[in-house]
Amino acid sequence: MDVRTLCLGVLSRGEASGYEIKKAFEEGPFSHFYQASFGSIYPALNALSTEGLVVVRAQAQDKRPDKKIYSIAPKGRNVLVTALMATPAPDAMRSDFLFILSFAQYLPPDRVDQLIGERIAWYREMLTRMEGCACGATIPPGANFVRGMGIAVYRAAADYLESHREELLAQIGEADLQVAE
Amino acid sequence: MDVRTLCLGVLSRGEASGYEIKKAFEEGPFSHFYQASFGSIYPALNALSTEGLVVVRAQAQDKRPDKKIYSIAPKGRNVLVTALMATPAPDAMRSDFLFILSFAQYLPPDRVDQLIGERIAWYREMLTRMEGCACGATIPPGANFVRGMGIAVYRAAADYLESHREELLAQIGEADLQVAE
DNA sequence: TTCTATATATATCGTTGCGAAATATATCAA
DNA sequence: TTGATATATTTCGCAACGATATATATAGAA
Repeated sequence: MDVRTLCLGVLSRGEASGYEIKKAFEEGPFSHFYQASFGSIYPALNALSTEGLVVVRAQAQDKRPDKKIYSIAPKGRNVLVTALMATPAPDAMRSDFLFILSFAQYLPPDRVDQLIGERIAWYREMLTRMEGCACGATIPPGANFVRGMGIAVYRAAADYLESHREELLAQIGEADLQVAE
Repeated sequence: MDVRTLCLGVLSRGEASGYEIKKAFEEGPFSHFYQASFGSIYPALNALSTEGLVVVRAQAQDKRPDKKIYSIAPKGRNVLVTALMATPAPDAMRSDFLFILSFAQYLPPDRVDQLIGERIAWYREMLTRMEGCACGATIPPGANFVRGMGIAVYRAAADYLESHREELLAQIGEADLQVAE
């Protein structure tokens, strides 16, 4: 799924500036399963605009760069739906956290404990934000489904970390003792 | 976490060729939270070799390109541990599946049902593979912890899809009726 | 039997996308 | 008043992906 399609998806929910599209991937409804950078969003919007898949409207602003507000064009909607019908690429996860933890035996137990603690706090914060949406009726059914899945997965992750934290710490503590012997 | 560090991590578990490192990210113990391509692994191994962080041993093979077997050098172990101590970058997930599903209202219900069905089957297959490892004692505690977390998360995802599939289908079916009116 | 797919094994290369900096200003807190 | 944070876009070097090329063996399908 390239950034062009991602932008069309965001714009299909309503007009937005490049900056606002970035926020949709940083904090908004897509944040837990996709991300995109300025360096890819702005060129993508330019290309989409050239191809007539979106239309731009420049909004002058006091002492700030003009805000360019993009809306999806009918042609853009067709292109989006075609892209949505294609076979999805396999999911890709990148977690420094899990990579680091898989080498826990090389790290000081305190550090491992700290990493897990911070991660649990992060998940709990995300869960509060995602649950406190209270917009059951207003968002489309698919978006609501996906949000629910995010919540279920984050909750499982946080629960796992909480219930296996001590076990891991005990195991690497033991190894430490063996080294000391 | 760059590919060089990723390679050092794999090699810290034992010597391997570039091809085998790729497999560790494709099917092996890192597959559910990291991936790397040939186009990044081979140049990374060359760089690591030049810097003396890994050592190469060429193994001649019958009618095949020489297999280059890499092992981590003591200097490489230090670099790895230093990298592991750095603050982890935030997790990044990329899921075409969830992106597509969040626009379920634009898709034929049959297609949505098919996508969910295939995804459940994929999760169940992964779970079978990950659970059927039966190597409780032989793998390091961190790796075992991370594997357990993967299982917990995949199980939660599969369960959510199974228990909310009908609900979503009913919701987009309703919308279809409204359009037909 | 022949064709196709898959597995082993590495190298290269065009293109995509990231991440950080540059630019400009307003607001809020320390 | 200094620094941080937010709005808003552009640009650019670099990292990494994904596909292709090369070479061969085996296993299964047609």
